[in-house]
Amino acid sequence: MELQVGWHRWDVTPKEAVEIQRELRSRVVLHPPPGLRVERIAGADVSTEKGRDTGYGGIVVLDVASLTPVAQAGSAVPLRFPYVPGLLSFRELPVVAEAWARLEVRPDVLIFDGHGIAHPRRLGIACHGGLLLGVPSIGCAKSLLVGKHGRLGEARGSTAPIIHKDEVVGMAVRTRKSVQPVYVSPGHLMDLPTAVEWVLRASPKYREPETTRHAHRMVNALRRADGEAAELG
DNA sequence: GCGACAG
DNA sequence: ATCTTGTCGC
Repeated sequence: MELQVGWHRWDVTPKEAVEIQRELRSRVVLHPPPGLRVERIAGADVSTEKGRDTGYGGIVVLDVASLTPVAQAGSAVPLRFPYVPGLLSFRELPVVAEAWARLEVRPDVLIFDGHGIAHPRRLGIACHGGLLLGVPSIGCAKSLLVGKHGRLGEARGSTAPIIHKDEVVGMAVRTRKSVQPVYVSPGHLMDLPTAVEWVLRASPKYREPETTRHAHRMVNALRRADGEAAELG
């Protein structure tokens, strides 16, 4: 079974990007590899600067029992694609892929900042990234791109299915009492219950998973350090 | 045509 | 996402 797909061009038009998404869609596997054992879980994120065109990427790998970092890698790559809702992966994945190439410790699961199949064409950045990197992946977003969901309880752990075009594409998950939920959906080599389970396990204290929080801090540090270096000449 | 729209 | 200070609520 092919867990990883070949690489495609990144210098594409939005129309071509949509076509690539349609082709990749059928390759997404919506169940975890049999016998998946998760010892390390990672988060990926990208930070951008207002006037500039550099994307700062980072992946932080955590020990799943302690949620402590065991490895990390960063990158700084020119952004070639604008932000277009539904085409986020074409802007951010080249940056994440560079960090992934430099990463020396592979995680068993990778959590993306954005959606998986909760996407207009069922190919959000978590699906696309999981396919290209060949890793089980989860989408965990802070807001909805498509779909709706009913009300959920105030308690941590409360959930409500995200429905789009009569399909369950994800789950709104309350990771902390009385705080806005996060939106979880499978990426690649993943199913919804397992995705929800890992997001909750990675978010014992704050709204967002520790994976995302670590990656977010890392890429912001990279961006600021680069900005200061530029100021000094 | 109008509204919505991950990061 | 980024630009930005203080401020309200648990």
